[in-house]
Amino acid sequence: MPLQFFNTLTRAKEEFRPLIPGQVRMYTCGPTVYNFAHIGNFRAYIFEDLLRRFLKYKGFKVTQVMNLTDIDDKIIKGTIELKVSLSDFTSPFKKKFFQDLDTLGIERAELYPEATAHIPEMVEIVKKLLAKGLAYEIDGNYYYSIIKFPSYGKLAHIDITGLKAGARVAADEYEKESVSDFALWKAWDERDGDVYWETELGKGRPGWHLECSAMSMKYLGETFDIHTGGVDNIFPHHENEIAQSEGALGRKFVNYWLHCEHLIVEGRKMSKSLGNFYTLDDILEKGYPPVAVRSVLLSTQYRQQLNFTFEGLDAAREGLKRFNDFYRNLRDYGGGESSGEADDFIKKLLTDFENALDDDLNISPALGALFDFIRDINRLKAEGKLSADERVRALQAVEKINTVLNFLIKDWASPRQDSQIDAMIAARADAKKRRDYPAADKIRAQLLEMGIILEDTPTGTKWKRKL
RNA sequence: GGCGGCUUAGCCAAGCGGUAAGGCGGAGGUCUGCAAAACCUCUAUUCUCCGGUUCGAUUCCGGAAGCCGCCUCCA
Repeated sequence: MPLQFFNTLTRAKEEFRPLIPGQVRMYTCGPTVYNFAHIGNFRAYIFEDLLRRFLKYKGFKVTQVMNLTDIDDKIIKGTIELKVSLSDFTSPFKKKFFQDLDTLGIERAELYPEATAHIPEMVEIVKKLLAKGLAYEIDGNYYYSIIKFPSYGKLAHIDITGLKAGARVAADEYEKESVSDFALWKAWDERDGDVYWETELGKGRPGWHLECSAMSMKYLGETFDIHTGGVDNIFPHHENEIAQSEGALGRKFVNYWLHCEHLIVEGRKMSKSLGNFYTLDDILEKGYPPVAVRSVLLSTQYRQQLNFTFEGLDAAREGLKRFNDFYRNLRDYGGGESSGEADDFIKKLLTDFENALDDDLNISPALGALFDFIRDINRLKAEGKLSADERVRALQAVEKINTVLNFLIKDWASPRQDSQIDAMIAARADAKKRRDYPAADKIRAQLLEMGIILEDTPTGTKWKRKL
């Protein structure tokens, strides 16, 4: 099966063909750094991580750009409230964002350009739009005239004649030619404090959509392969990016638009007022391992709404224990007499896993293939029908799959040097030899208190960390 | 008001015209001093509801109910 993605532009699954064979250039909408990201945000970043990792798995060279929006209304408001500079306000959020990416095992993009570092590029686009008659200026504000861009609405499938002034249109934008026109550049006023840039367009700051047009074309070229974001970005953000980029350059902006659905919590929209609003730290403070959060956010296909529940998080943790136990136990396995079945299981795993993800990143059957494999190989092991050579090939297959999933926990289980743990295990072995089981069980209980779980095997006692 | 998505076992979640993957949970069994890990068996006669098309529908069509969105700065 060829790799297929559901393209928001055409509302259909399409075979993926990058502009340059073997290379993928993609732009993934990043955070606005005005507060800490919530788990809904991370659902999007995890989806993008899956996309990126699977493309690499398929052998593509990936160039991913993720923007950091470090200038917008909320950020300006924050700088004024806290009486700090723009960069002093945003830098802690930027730092925390990258920490959280690491915590969730999200692979870094090639580039994280910041909006504030690309003001000249944005000004250039506005100048091009002005020259083409697609933009106009009123009192230092520059707007895009969407009526001059006939295909406006093609991504969101919105008929612009149906767009009407809504309650959410700010009162200070009354001077626009049309209420649906959007701001490219906003003139400075006193509410902006000392946040402004002196440019050919005057003293002011960029509109929200402009940065993505400017930075994507700078780093990925005027036309590139994939652009992603949450479904809420389809309109107006991505629609406006298309208008800006295609209007300024007169050529197609992006070939494949992928949007991930939102996450809801316990069947309800996540909101602060419902008390079901969670940042990553909120979840981790409850004692869940980060990889369980990764698993929950990854395990529902990206175009399905994801219902985040703590019951689901518990289930994810148990499933990860099984996967990590499987991997560790397979690594420690000595080998037996081959029944000839293992290579068929390996082949089936790799085929089914790849076929599932080829189909618009359909993760559920891919995970189904993995758990089938775990059961099949464990059965062969239990029956002594897995050879040492087959064991190596099975491990390689699992490791290959883990380059996409990233579910294996490093340094989770023995063997590893830890004098205290090793001494306690030795003391317990002594007690067991004397058949002093109460003493042995006491040591085991002490280790459990320390978060260490023991497993007695024919080749000795192994230990692992409690997940 | 306009446009769109979803509803499958206790929970999560595939399948989308030929008789329900997988995970978690639960029950029983094997192994073990006991655990842990692992293996085996069982756990939806049925896919929100009501009609229709069809030899046959969870899958297609129509309608209803519930939930979640977008309609100018929220992933």
